[in-house]
Amino acid sequence: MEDKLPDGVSVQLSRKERAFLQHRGEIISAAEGVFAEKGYVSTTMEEIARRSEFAVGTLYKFFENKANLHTEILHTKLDQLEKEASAVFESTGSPLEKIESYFHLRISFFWKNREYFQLLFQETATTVCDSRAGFSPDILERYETFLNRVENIFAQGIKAGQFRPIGKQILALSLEGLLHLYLIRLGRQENPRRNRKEEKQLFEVFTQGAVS
Amino acid sequence: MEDKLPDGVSVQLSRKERAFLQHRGEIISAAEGVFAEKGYVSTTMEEIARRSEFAVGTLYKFFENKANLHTEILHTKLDQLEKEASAVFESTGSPLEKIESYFHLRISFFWKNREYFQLLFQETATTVCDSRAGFSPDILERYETFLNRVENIFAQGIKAGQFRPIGKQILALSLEGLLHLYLIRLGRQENPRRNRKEEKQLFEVFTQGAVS
DNA sequence: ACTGGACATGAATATAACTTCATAATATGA
DNA sequence: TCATATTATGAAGTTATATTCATGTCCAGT
Repeated sequence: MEDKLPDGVSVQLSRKERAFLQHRGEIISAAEGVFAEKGYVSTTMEEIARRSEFAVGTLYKFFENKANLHTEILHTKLDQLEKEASAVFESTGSPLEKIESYFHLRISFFWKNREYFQLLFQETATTVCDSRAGFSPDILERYETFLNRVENIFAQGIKAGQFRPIGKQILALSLEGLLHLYLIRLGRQENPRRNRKEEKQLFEVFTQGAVS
Repeated sequence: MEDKLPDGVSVQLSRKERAFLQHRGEIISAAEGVFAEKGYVSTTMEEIARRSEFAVGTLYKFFENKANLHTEILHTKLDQLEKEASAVFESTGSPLEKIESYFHLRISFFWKNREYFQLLFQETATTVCDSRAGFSPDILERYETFLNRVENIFAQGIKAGQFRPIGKQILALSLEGLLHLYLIRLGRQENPRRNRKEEKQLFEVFTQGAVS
């Protein structure tokens, strides 16, 4: 039933395997929603079970435990973001152009994941809320690695004379700070609407500064 | 024993009253330390009791419950910050000068409260981690009010032609974003050292922009 | 010294929710 | 059709900790 390529990578999954992944995906979807609404601590496995229409015990057939399930979701989101960002970073174009594209990409990513974005922010913006659970040092690490790639674009830009010749960390941090707080604000609003003019102004402050 | 002014404000406290405030203060100090180290959820009343050298039950003579105690600490910190910031906002000086002073004030405030700063950030940077506890919509509100005062400085600066004539919210948000992430980074470092050059560069990016 | 009241104590209680596991339901293929 | 294997179930076990309260301690005023 299983079709494998010579190197062992399966291309054709059995019906059972597909069903397994399907179920797993449904649990993840349900969990995303609950986590986003209630935050990690207030989310109960029972609610995830209810919303995914599985029994509590079944969740543990797919995931070790609650923390694991949560981390899994974060990794999935980071996968998506990294994939999209890579396309930008590896495109042709000046460093400044890349940074601008990246800026808009991050905002687009927010709009695509509006309901769940707090999952990411809770992890990356502050240290974890529940250190007992001890989750996601690995997530933080991935996030750091991701930001290093942004720093490298800035480094290229500095070398090319496009960016102010100060530490690439400072530049990357500034951009990230701007983005971060902007998105957090959007996420808090009741009915946020995408506002391109606002985005453009924000990027202008970053590139040209606040002083006229 | 109690000396009161005509308007009812006591100026001379009884020994008992002083002892009460002393004890309360000791509990708050201990709690600050534990919350800062472990985060809200992982902090237990027992540990606060141990560190403050009171019994668990005694804590409840001073504070309704855990969430209350936590919020109390946040309010105290915000009081301090507001007081310091008011001095800057109400000083003579151009809006740009005020903003620069405010920028450094925020960083100084971080260094004075290094151990506890996450308490503030966990609340203001993301939505609360534990929505079941339902704590601190009031803290968020105070924070918003505080930021409005910064916005007003920017508004004055725009009118005076010192700042780029775009929304004051955008300007305030940019500055706050920069500060936020910078301080979060510092807080994560093992042995952070104050670096004035870095601070200056960061403010330069804000005022002059990243592009050369 | 005596006594009443205020304050402190910490073992016991109550609750909440993660995780397990014996059982049931379902699918498989001989 | 039936035996077997796989998967799903959810009630019960376990743990953790916020909160309470009956009891003890200390001090002020008589």
